[in-house]
Amino acid sequence: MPSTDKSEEAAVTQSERHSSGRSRDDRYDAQRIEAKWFERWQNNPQLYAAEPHSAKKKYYVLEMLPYPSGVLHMGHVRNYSIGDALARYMWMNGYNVLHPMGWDSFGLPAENAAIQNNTPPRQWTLGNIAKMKAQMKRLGFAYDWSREVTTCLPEYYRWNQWFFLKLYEKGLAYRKKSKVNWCPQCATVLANEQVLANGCCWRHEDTSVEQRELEQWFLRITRYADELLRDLEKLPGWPEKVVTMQRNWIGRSEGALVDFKLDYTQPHHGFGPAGATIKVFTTRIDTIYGATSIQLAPEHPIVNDLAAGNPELRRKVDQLIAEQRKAKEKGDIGEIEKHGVPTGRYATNPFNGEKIPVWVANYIVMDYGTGAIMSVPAHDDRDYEFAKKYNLEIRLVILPITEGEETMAEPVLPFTAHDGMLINSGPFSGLSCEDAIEKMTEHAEKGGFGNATVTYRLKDWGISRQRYWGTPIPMLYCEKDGIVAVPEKDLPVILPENVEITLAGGSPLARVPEFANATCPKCGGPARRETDTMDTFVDSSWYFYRYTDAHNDRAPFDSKIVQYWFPIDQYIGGVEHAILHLIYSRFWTKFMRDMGLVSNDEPVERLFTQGMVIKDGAKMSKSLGNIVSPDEMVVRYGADAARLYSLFAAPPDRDLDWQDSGIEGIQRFLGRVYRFVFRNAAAAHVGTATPVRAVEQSSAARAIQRKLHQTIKRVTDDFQGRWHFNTCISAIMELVNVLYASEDAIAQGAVPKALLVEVQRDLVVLLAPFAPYLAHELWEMLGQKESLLKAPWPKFDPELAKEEELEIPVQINGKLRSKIVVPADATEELVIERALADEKLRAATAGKQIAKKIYVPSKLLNLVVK
RNA sequence: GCCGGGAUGGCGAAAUUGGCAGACGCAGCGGACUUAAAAUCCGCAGGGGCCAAAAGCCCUGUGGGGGUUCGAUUCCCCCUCCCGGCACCA
Repeated sequence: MPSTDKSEEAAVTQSERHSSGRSRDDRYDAQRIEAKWFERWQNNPQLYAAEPHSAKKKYYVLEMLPYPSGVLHMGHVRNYSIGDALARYMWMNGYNVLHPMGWDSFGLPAENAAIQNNTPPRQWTLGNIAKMKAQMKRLGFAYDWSREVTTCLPEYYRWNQWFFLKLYEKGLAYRKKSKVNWCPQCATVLANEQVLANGCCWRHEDTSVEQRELEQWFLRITRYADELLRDLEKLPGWPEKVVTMQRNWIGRSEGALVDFKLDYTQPHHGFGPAGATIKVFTTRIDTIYGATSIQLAPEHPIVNDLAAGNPELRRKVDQLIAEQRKAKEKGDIGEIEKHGVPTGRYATNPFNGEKIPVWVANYIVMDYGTGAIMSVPAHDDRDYEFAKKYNLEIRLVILPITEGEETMAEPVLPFTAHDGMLINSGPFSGLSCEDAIEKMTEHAEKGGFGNATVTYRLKDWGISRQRYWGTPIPMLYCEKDGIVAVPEKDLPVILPENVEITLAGGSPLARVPEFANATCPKCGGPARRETDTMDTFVDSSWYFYRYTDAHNDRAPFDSKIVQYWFPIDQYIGGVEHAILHLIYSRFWTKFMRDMGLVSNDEPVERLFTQGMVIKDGAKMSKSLGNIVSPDEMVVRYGADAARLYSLFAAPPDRDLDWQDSGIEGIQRFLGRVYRFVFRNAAAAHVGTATPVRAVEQSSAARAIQRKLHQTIKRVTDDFQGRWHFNTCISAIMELVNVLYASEDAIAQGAVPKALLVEVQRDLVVLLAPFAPYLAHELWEMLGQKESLLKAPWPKFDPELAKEEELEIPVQINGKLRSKIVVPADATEELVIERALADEKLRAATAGKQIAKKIYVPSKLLNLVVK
């Protein structure tokens, strides 16, 4: 928030600079105007309230809610300026607009702040919210604050707990052991973001982070994997990029599971599970006759068994595990050099009974498929590379289909294409790959050693966090009854305050006996409370439903109200949320639909992802010292200028390179608008209220009228479609330039008052979505009594936008040679006639033959000469 | 490696359907106003050449190379670089 004293200081210095005799009011003083309207808007909390029941069409525009770090940055300003412009545009078009804001207010930074400043997380968070809310209000964003949602308050998070119980009832929440990052020095779990590139702890740079197994709660998002994938097709209003990212994230792949039996021979190699089954996942069962080894992930359970009695193998496998972990931490698991170890054991290919060696390899990962593959060097890049290195057999079983040739050429290995024909594959030889996949899967199913399956990259969502500042998971552990859910009537499980937050020893809540010790609701005996809290992505998965019915204390929301407002018509936010937040939200919606709470399949109709705000070619950051503070911009140039510039400097979907001199130009433009209306507003008070529909006579009046309607069209079209607000604002600038060029004519009375009134009023309305403070000031200056917020958007009239004369460029052989001026309704014949009469063109075509005349109506004439 | 997005003056950018490349703004230059400066208003402005200068004219120009077309920033093929996402995905 710009502290009041700061703003006043700036206002004073500005007044002093300009106090040179001019009348005070013809100077655009953003601070004075914005202070005045800020005051009025504060005193009217109902101003931006959505109507609960309305005959109007609804429009739900939403910007992603911020984490309350304590200060808005330019990325926020850009995000909210886009949303606010749209909300205001929709209001002026007569819609019942829902435009809410809230706070994603659980999360780790509050705990860090608690440790650093000895401030309780709640106090720190609520203080930050107050600061940021004040900043938003100062920027003039039109939010319905009566619906504000703060996720860290019990009236919100109790519904997280309620949903969790419902998920648990439906078997969609479950507990299982899972790996977490553990720092032995801190004695706590670390988020992935807290593990450094070298695999060490962010606080102890010489301490390697370990992987530990912990019992964690998971949500079964994978049950919806297919629908989440399929319904991406129902989202034409989403950026292609985001849809693709989600598709890849879900990562569906069809294939088959095939069982290879581990054999009994060579028992001296350990006490491994002779006769055990190795399940492999393959998308190319058609290549199975070419399998010459089995490759297991180093962390595969069978490998553990095989290595149990074999210290040498154990040592080598551990090394493979270390290599994988290192590569994973560096983020380039694909770059790791392939290594492997033979186990000395064999497994049987169920298709041909062949015994093939079983290896452990570092290029197989445990968390995809089954963690085991059949290696087919002839038809897979990675298997080929591995086989070459370790001299394993490479057996060709697919030949490329070459049309019209008798003999088939041996392909260059590895041959991985699908359009081939099987050879050396027993009864399946001669089939195409496609047919073979079907027949061989069938064969495996009949034989009981395999089946068709679908694998996803998407994993179930682990929501347990060993942290304090989050929603308590409403579960109990009773010695007698085991895992017991907290009964609904006992919700919310309140997050206790005055908890000592340190980095030592796992979940802070576990050290609060009043919290951790509870009574079992089943047997009345002692029970231990779950002391982990929920991932904050749970909070943001459904918050936008809560806005529609924010004060409901009997349910998360009323389904009827949600049905009126959903789906969200337009959601706007950073592309960094393209995967997690947006996929979790979609999952949550589908779960709520299956519960019968909502009737929409998808939460968001249209999604818009804005670009980043950068400076000097780099993302703004403290370490680079290139941060631009919104507060400072507001004090120096005003909220309108800051907002308008954030829309003007680049199309909203692209990155925006912030330039201080650019915002100065915007401030100058706002000044030009202000001064024009200041000088010409008087006319408005005696002007007519009816729009000018007749074509004006004087050329100055015509020019103004024409430009006005062209501008209305450009701005309106952009709101309807591609949202290039930068060009909308350019268009308004051009209109203002025309008005300035007409000032002599206006002074001479060549522009009728009615038009002068209309052009000013429309100009102010066109500007209102982008620069609301100035627009309101000028609206009042024009003597308008009704609210600008819901003033009708001007109508474009093509008749009035029409040019009378056109300048037609004339090309000869595609090169511009001259321009001719013709009446706007000129026929092709007339244009050609004029062109042939043009001196330059006559000179250029002299002595040559015109072979072809290409006329693009109103656009261009091209003469092809020889 | 795969999938997206991008590359246009000194800078941010525009050209919405294959039709005048550079709208609008910044920075720059010139002029008006002023004792002066600021502010404001008006004008010039891709690069190069012919020219003393101006007007005018010519050539050239949208990352590079090729193609389609009367005509390409826009469509097709190949390549380079930058940004984002995913990644031994079996």
